[in-house]
Amino acid sequence: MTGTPSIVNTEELHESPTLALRTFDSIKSDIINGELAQGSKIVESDLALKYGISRGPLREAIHRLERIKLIVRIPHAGSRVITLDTRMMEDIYNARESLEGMAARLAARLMSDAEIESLSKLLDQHAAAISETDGKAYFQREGDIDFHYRIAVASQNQWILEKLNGELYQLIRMCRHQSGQFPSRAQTALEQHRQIAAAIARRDEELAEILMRRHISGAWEIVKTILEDQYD
Amino acid sequence: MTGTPSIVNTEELHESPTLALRTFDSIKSDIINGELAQGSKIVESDLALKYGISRGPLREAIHRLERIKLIVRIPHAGSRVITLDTRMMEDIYNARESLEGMAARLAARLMSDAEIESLSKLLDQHAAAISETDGKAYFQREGDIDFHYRIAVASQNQWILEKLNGELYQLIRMCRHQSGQFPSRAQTALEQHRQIAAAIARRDEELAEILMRRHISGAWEIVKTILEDQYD
DNA sequence: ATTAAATATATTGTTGACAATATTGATTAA
DNA sequence: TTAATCAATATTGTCAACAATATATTTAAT
Repeated sequence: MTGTPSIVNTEELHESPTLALRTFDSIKSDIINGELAQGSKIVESDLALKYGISRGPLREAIHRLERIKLIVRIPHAGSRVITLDTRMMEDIYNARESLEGMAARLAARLMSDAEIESLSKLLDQHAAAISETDGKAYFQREGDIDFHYRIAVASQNQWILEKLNGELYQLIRMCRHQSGQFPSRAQTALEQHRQIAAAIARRDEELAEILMRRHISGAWEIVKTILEDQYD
Repeated sequence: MTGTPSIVNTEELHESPTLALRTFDSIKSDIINGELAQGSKIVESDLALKYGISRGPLREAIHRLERIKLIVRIPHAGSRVITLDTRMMEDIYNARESLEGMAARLAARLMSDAEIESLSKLLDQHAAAISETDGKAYFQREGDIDFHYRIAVASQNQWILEKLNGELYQLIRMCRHQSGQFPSRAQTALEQHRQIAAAIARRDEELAEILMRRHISGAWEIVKTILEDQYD
């Protein structure tokens, strides 16, 4: 249980110092959890009332949500909650594949021995969690994100980390939530994670990148069929 | 001259319908051109006065600039123009390498024959421009960006296109401007562009990606030495 | 003289009112 | 009945004043 803590909702840990940021977090959760339905219209005065603030900071919150693609905005015409579709998710997964591939490469180059050790321990925990709570897909999924987040941090590339953690993972969480949990795949994923970690430990940049990309494009294949069944 | 037009300053072409967006464009230019110095403090009331608007829309403009990393912002403490350093540019180029590599792969898969033809014509123009205006580094550089922009568009990946065009290219332009033009390298770059275009025409996704990544990491090696001479 | 506390100033965060634009519904002409 | 025009309404954009927070300055104590 030591080492880097889980980063589920890192953003909400220390109360934001500003109304706009707190409201941003609230609305973000509400969108990801589906309490604000996909495609629904956002009316500033209504939301301001609902969250008990004035339109100023609410506007800032909306802009931030637009930034991470949870809301679509058109000047003078208002904003709507995003509508996830297969095409957009494909974009997300392709971007993720290339970015995380690079992150894995950089991690293999830059990760300290202590970090590598800690990463290995994390995977042991996951293995334990899988055999115990066989079926608790939620924890497995957040465990999965933990692994990927560690790689992103270890890459020491701020830009990539920010895009993955601030944007892409949010959209994937939302998609997962609204598609009623993807099938577990926990065992397969864990094995792949172990291989990636091993490549990093060997400082094999090339292999780490390839395995990470294969891991993600494999995940996409699964998600894709689910989405196609759902929407088409 | 037909086909996709040059996209230098696309954003400014049709006057934005809102004060905030117009001001965003103005400040963006001023930062990229160095009229607002790196690291300088941004005081909202001062800038509002300077650009002749109130603090409301100015604030929105600042948030947008924060979004594309031209401004750094700390709650309650204000904002400053970003300070480019070698480390940040390395992050940018690494992200760019992976994203554009993926874009080239997707382009090889999705580009229409007409687009491929048009891309080839673009490179002919560049060849002509190089032999004529041998030394006019500015046009060569914008030509370079044109090429990369076309690949990004052809990838049909909105997320990648947006990040490249809206964020990474801006920072690279700024870096280039403030480093007093990088050495031309025009001939080498053109040859590499031709190889990439050829791979795309052959629908060789693998090769297109590899060549694009090599092209960009090569560019970074050059930029890196320049920056290190400059800052260290 | 140096540090700490307290005060004053500057700057950002928030609010409610007003202006500009878009959307909706009603009215009229074909 | 349908299409087009106009008025009415709703919604976003902009502004200026006020509140909360941080920064700078002064004062007091050691």
